[in-house]
Amino acid sequence: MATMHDVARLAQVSVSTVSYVLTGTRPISQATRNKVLAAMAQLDYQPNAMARGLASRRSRILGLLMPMDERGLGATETAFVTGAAAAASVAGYHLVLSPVGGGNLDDLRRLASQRMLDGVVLMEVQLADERVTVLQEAGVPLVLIGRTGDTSTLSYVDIDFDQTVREAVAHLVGLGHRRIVYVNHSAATLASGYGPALRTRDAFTAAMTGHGLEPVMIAAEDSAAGGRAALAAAFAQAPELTAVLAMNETAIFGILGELTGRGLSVPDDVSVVSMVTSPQVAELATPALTAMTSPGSALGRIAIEALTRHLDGPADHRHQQLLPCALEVRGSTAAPRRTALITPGPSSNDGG
Amino acid sequence: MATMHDVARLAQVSVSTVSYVLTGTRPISQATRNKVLAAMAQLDYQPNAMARGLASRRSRILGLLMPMDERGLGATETAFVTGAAAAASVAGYHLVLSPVGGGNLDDLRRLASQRMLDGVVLMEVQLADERVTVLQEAGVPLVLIGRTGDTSTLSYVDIDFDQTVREAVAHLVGLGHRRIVYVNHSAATLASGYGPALRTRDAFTAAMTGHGLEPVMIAAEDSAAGGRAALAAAFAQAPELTAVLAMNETAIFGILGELTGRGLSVPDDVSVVSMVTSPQVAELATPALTAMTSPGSALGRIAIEALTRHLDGPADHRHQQLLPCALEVRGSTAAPRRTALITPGPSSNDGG
DNA sequence: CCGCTTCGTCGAAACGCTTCGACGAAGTTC
DNA sequence: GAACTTCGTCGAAGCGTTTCGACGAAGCGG
Repeated sequence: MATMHDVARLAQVSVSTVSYVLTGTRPISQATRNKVLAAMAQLDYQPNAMARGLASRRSRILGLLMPMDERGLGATETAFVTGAAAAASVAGYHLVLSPVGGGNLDDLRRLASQRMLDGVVLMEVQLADERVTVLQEAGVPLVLIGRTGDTSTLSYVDIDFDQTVREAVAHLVGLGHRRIVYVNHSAATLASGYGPALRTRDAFTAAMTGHGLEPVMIAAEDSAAGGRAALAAAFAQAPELTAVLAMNETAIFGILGELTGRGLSVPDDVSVVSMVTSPQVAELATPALTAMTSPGSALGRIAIEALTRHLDGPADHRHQQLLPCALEVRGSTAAPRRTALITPGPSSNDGG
Repeated sequence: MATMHDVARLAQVSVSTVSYVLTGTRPISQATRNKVLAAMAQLDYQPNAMARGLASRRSRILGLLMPMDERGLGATETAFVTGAAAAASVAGYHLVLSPVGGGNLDDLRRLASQRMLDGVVLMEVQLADERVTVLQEAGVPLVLIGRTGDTSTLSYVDIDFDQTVREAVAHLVGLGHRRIVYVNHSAATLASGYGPALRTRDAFTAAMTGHGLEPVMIAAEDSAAGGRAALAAAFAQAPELTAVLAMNETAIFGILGELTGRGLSVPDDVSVVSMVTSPQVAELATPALTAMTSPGSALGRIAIEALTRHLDGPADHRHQQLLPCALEVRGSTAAPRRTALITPGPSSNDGG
């Protein structure tokens, strides 16, 4: 393995000159540059990452910290990762995926203190997330995918849940639906302070109320069985429901199965909208799901771009951005079969 | 950030003594060790990863090289990753996920030559995979998940496709099925030399022939639409089919949808078995899929363990292991409704 | 044409660790 | 008890870069 010394000797220049050619830190004449470049090519020289990292105090490695619990990554999270990896590569960084969950803060502290990571993107952020504190204390530059409760000092990229829910509800209401049930993540997830679950809950309440409709929300475990149970609960609470809105890529298949099992057809009897869903997953269902398509890879890409800009440029502070999900109408939504039969919700604010 | 010098000064020992306490390379008396440990704790000392890497010429970073094309990771690949990450963490290594596809061999060569990776696990291996050559030339220790054509010099962990297919076919034949169609990956994937697709094709042919049955294989694109098309093609080639075997987590949902669309019920009219599938995905379908459950995270774990053993221990050569998929019977398989009506295949070797 | 920048290059000192050789002190062997 | 080991520790030499200060050689204003 050739080193800088070898290159310098072959090109008949000093080691530092080779370094300047490589990094562009100081001007080098074209003639010298060419000699050095030729020597590098001839020796098939690659700079040693560790030495470079030690001397420059920058590893050019970025961390993507993700929970990776039991079930692994859904299509949406996967899209974050691929987007982030691509953007990191473009910016000349490597991307380390670290399965640092919420539990092992000590592992995280160790990782952060080892100076191996120039910066970090944090996924699946809770409203109160200790990992943020740990990383800030360790002085590691940080961008969130998601948001904590107080975002005043942080950079983040997140989905615009408010607008996403509003659009989804508007789509259904526009088709004539009045009894719409929202299937959220599990009660435990809500209780743990998981932002998306809480924000969509509030947004749904606001959107429905805005249309003069009663918001009904059901919490569902992230599984097909959870979806089935949730649908049963939904019918118990709102027997005349004609539409289901869900943000639970896994549960939604249980919902569809249970619907079929009850002899109800989608979308004729019940319309279904899946929020924050990838097209690939939406197409898996029969009929294909009308969905609010998550900005997936864009989120990862933007997070990395914000991070690298902060690291490379000097003072680029606080990138805060919300990305909407795009409504993609497929086969799972239609006008309700029997609009006339629907009893209006308790708040009938028609005619003022 | 405290350095080793700080620790040494505080503990009143030399720097090398601190290093020996840390690495255990040489014996250190209990008394000295305690002094050093106390100093470390007091200063909240963490060794600098770059300096350590430079001096020891080992980064303690492992690479997991995966294609990460358009569609991202399925549940099965995700399981590889989580298994690998966990095992790496246990062995005291970090795991870098690199989206180095088949195309950019130069990127791979650069990555390998930077001496940033102590070793590498290669996923989605083709029968003839240039990445293997590149890594071997760069002298990077290597373990495959999957197999190349010639495995004589390589370490690998792979699924035992032969046994998996044999078991799946046996399950269906045991239920009384005679006309079984195998839905494989796409023709392009087969042509590219993707091991699993080729091996299952051959194993299916062997298994069916062994039962005196005619093997019918259809290639399907990895999408719901591909599954639909494949089922149509299957019925065209074998109108009396009573069972579908598939190794295509995405297409299988299209197959189920198309079956329903044709008014055929699963499993009464057609049984469906999904091979190399995670339980989570199998449960998403209605009815839940009888599947050959992929050893998922075990594959990733074993690959990393083999790699770290090779790196840490001196001469532990060539770990080669095949893991079977386990049959898990769910709701998508049953005895065929009308066994009697089935025309026997061309080779009716009953009664010999 | 004298003093001043700017340009292009060099040598050497870090960066924070591992590892090698050395060396007293203590323990073993015959 | 002389000759060896082994144990525990130290000092110093790297590991392969980056980066800082220095220094001739040009270029330039007055």
